[in-house]
Amino acid sequence: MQSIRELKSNFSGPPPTAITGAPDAYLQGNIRMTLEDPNLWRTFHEIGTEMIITKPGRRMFPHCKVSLSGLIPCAKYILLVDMVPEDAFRYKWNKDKWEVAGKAEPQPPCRTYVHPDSPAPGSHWMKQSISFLKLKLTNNTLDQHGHIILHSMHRYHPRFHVVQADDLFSVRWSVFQMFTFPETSFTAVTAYQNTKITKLKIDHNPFAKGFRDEGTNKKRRANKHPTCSDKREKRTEISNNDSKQDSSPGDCFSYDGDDQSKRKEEDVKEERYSPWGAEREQIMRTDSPVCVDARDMYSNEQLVPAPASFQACRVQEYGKSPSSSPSSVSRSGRNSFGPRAPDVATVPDHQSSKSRVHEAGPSHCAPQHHLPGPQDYTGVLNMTMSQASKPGVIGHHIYSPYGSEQPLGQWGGPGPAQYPPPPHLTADYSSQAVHHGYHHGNVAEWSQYPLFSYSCW
DNA sequence: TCACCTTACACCTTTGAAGGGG
DNA sequence: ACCCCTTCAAAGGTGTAAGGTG
Repeated sequence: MQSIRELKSNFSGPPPTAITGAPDAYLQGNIRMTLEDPNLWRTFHEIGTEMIITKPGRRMFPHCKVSLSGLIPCAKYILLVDMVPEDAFRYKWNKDKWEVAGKAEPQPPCRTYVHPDSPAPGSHWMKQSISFLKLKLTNNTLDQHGHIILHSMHRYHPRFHVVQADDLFSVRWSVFQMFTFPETSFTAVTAYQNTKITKLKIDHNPFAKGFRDEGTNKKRRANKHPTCSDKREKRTEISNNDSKQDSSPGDCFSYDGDDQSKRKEEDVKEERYSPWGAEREQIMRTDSPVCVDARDMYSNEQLVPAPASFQACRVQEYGKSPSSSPSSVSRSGRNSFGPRAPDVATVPDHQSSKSRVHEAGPSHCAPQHHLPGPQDYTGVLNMTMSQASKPGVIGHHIYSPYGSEQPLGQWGGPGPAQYPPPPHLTADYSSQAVHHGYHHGNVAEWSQYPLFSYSCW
């Protein structure tokens, strides 16, 4: 078994500087997205964020919260989140670090969470921070609630999409831009592996207040099941050690408590504990202001089908060889959102580059869209009418009212054989390239490709 | 035996309805 | 009728512990 750290050292990806500009916010064209609670995210990221996934669905903590600027105030936008695998590996927690435990399992059905306010004018999105609090993660591949389906012991990171569209159905003809934040990556688990993460969650999550040391639960904890199984004892032992190390009466900090938060962060840093240590160092360097170019590194505009101007090379993004370090690879993967000027499409003129073939309703002040060619987003958002009318989660595998010409099976994930990857892309993520800018001649053809094709390899 | 998953549980926050007062 | 505030109960989000599964 090769540890992450070891694997990292073997990876010969782009220099760290390529991603050190990862900021809490970055610009993409005119649109700027900022991650809220970046310190909290970093605190978790330093240790190795874990997110519980359950059958009924579990919220994320920290939850995804961003703020936007640079939108056209009167134009309507839809905000979406999906989860992207960090790499093609499965992990296991061994004592105090994550280790690669084999190849990743086949991706579950693609799911995308649509912010409940969608669609809303740019002014709405910009007036306050946007919370994806109600986004839920599940490991139930048969989930009917529309939660985002993930595999346990796999690493993911959320990817945010800003789509200018009047309604969920016109999304497919719209320009969308996507944003990722390195510090939001996490490992999906069914039970916490790292006791430090557990402690952080308890300390920060108001719903877990009952488990805080100074809480009223002391009695309950003391009374309940004084003896544990050996396995539990093992964990408890570690937990106790943790408590000795970084717990003090007052060490528990409030969710918003900045000072205490910082104090905690420093404690964590000192321990140099994170299994993603190398990443952490890179991330932490982003505290300093970065230039716009650096900000652009993680963002990426998508225009589907892509205009000729956008021929992004995504080799770095997901073309991970199994011999590469998972976590460093993931870094390199992010680089794909990276500083390659030619790789980041120019933000099109909102006035001229968009058009809606089917207007579901007149827009009061949105610019008229002029389409150079058909932009079919059947492959972007596939949903049922009920889901569309009730923003929440889009199941890519669900039949699209606009995709009647396409079989449902398209979301099952065309194999590489069916849609051979472009020469410069690995087979694993062949379709990624598709939605990243490969031009297709007609709507029907396009609709066969998923937007969030990571899950369709 | 082990690693991982599922479930029930107690504790807690959040949410929204109901009621009262101005 | 409307608005604001307080109260309260229900709903639902937490991690824990124990048992289940392969």
